[in-house]
Amino acid sequence: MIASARREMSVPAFDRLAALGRLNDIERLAVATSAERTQRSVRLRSELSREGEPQPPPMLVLSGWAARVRMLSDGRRQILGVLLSGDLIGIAAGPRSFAPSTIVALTEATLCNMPRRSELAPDGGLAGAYDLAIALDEHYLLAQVTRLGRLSAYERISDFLLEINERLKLAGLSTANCFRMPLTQELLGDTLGLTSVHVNRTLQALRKDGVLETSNGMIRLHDPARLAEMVDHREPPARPKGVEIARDRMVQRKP
Amino acid sequence: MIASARREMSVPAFDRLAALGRLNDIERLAVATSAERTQRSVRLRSELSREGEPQPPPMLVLSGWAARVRMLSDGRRQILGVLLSGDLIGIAAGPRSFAPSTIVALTEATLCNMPRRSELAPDGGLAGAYDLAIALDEHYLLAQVTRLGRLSAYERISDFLLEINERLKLAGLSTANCFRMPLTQELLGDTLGLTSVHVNRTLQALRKDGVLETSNGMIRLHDPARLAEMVDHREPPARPKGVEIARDRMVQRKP
DNA sequence: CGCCCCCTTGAAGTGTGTCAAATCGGGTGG
DNA sequence: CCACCCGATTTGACACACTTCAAGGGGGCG
Repeated sequence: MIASARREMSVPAFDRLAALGRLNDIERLAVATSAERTQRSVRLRSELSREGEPQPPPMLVLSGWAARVRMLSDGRRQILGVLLSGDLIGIAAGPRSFAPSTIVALTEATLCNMPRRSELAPDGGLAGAYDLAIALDEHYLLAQVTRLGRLSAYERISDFLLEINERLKLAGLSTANCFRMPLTQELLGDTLGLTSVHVNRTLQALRKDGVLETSNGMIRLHDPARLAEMVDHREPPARPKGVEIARDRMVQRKP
Repeated sequence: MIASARREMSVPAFDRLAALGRLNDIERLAVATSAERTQRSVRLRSELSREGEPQPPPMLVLSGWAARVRMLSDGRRQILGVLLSGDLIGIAAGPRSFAPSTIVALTEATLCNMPRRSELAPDGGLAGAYDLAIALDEHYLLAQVTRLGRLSAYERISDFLLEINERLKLAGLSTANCFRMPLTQELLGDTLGLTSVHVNRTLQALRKDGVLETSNGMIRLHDPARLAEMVDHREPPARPKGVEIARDRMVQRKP
């Protein structure tokens, strides 16, 4: 059991969870065994929750991408936000509420159940991780509003990719600012309020400007710090404790 | 004391708070006395919290309008969301976090402090009200993302005004779909990702189409149900308990 | 091989932004 | 009571970022 817990704790989702709060051994074990028991994989495009229906129990994304999405009656689609390895789903609201948005898997993904916030020891590391996860969620939602309201297409894509890079880094899924990007250009457009055609042309501009590089589903950002400066990108103010560690790792790998 | 509590409970903000959860007498009294002690009014444009600085204690808006706002370095401004009478500020995150956004008063406003969520009886009506307030907050933030990402200017303004009408109705501040709208056209533009010039022209179109009517700071929506249908507006799925009551009131007034 | 999905490209259209100036309306002081 | 001022609203002419429509190309996979 301990061995399996250790093994589980090495997957990206657990790395990120551990980065959000100092879990003690009991919590680690509880999460790992719960994950083991309830872990399941879901297919591309399957729905993890549906807007307006009762909120499913809290979940943790172990791998893959998912998205909170809203459809309009005439077929327009808006992706409200993306969910990556280590992201928690449905932890903010109380138990009796309805799911605020439909969530669909953008890739094949694996998930597991998590305890409700009310079931946690109030001062434990896991409760702290939940709190931080909620704060991050809000931060990224506000970032999304700002992107859509006030940034140009060029800035929106830049800012979004900076965010993805920064979030994946926390899970150890982006190294040297290079990461897998499974979103099609159409999905990117639905996320950023653009058409796929314009996403395409803007990506070309970004490549020409030396901002990024793409090759079969991977993206490399050439100079995230400079780009962040250019588009006025903001990192979350509440730094999870693991960020510095992640940076150290980066330094060791590319000195 | 009881008398003062009763008096306090008749203000719009308390109406709305009571609509979110069934407060018992002890809670009513606690809120009322806390409000009495900590109530203060703030001037136009004063900041209630500042992005990145430590989160101030939870607050309740007693009257007036405020906005969560983000400024870009080149002067662009995005209003992330507006706060109305009865809205709670800073109740979602844990105690130790940073304010996720700057909040400024859009009018003169009055506020009071509220207990932290962790200080409440877990199963009390007030805790339920907090949960509902958090859920509503998220709902309206998601609505904002959808507006900015996928709606035209005409639809954005319509959808936003439907939202304001629906929220003010909960506080009893909109009757017969007529309410005070203190936002200038420039502020409206900053909320909806538009310029004030285009807001102006779009409002003219809405007036010409018979959608709404404006007169010295008031707005009247002529047929909210039809308009909601037109722009695919969604009401929050988690209906607070007071909504039906509010509707009954409306019916009694305009049979 | 052929299908399907995704990416790419071109040409033309339009919703919204920009710039600039005029008008309105409420407050304030002479 | 008028003169002035200031912020907000309104209007016009023009520019452009992004969309629309349509077609072609490439790669994986049954």
